[in-house]
Amino acid sequence: MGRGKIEIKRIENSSNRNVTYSKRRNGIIKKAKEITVLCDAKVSLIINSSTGKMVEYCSGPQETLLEILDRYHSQTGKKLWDAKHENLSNELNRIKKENDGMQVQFRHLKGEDITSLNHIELGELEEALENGLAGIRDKQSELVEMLRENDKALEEENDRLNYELHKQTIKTEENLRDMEYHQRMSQMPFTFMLASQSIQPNLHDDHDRE
Amino acid sequence: MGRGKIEIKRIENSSNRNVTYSKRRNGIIKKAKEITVLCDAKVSLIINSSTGKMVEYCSGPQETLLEILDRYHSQTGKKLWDAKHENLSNELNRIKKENDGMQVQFRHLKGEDITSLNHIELGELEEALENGLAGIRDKQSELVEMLRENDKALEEENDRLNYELHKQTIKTEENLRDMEYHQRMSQMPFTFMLASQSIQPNLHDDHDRE
DNA sequence: AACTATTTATAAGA
DNA sequence: TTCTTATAAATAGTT
Repeated sequence: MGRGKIEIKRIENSSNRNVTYSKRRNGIIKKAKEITVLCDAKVSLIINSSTGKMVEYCSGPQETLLEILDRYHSQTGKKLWDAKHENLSNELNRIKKENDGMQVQFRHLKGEDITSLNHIELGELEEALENGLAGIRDKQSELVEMLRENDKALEEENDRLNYELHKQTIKTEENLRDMEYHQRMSQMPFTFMLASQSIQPNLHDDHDRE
Repeated sequence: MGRGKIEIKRIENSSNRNVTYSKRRNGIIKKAKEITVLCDAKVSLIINSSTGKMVEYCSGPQETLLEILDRYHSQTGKKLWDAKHENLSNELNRIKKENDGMQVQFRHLKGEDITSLNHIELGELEEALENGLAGIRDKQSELVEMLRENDKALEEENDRLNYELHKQTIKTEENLRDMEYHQRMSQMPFTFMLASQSIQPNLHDDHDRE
């Protein structure tokens, strides 16, 4: 459709090729839009030029491409999202199951939903709980023991401190007494000081002499 | 491009719409193929009709679609299936965390790894375990009660059966005795039979007479 | 599904 | 690239 008929084969002249690419690319996109509107179709169209530039047309808003690819996936069975995806998916399912199982066990340990259990299972459950409880109680007695020891240590420390305090108090009182004494001394008249100074030595001297 | 010009808007007549869809769909695919050959382009084209049927054109072999989508992803930054990938990944992490949390709680309930717990947490755990144990034991006593009742019923039934059996045995013995008696009778000579018939009544008669 | 009058797309040229 | 235009191709309406 143009000035001359062309064969459908690679256009070797790169300039011509690019021109034709642009024109035809626009043409296809136009037609994609038209079929979208005219016929209620969903279209996803992605075109990469040989130089790597990309254009895209997608009927509807952005999610539509995902939607279309989803449908592509489900209808063709071809996996676009590769092994990695599938692995993730499988892993997720596995873990979800594990989770559910644990939740059931969990409820059992809490004593819920145990109607369905038989006698043996109940016994096992009881044992598990008793073990757990024993562990907890061991741990608690351990804690209590620790607290008690701590208590004891604190008490001893307390006693020691009280004793020290007492000693300090006594010393302080003595010091106070001494200070008062010296203060009183310093306020005495000189002669009285001399006299009082001679009194006590005399007591000893008396003994030695007598 | 046809007998008459048409407006680009939804074709209301569904039969016409389908015809036009088919024609234009083929046209677009043809053009997609042409641009692929003429211009070395990579094209991914997916079309869904309003009725949900899907057709696909992809230049090159199957991987090409992936390749094109890869390029789409890297060029637009829009995540297509990577969005899904990320969602899955997030979901997986969330569930893994939930799982780990449960496993820890689980071990705690079993009395393992409780070194890190403080006094309050230990108390809560103990309570939970006690509740669980209480539930289990309720359930077990219920079971025991049921068994006991069953036992009692069986015992009663047993007694009844024994009694019945006893009665049956006695009856059978009586029957046997009767049978033997009659048999013996039938084998006796007639005169002895008469004689023996007169013996016993005589014993009573004797008393009466004496 | 074929036909065909027209419209549309586009190849080549500018 | 864009515009022009002759012509090829696509297709709307008809059979």
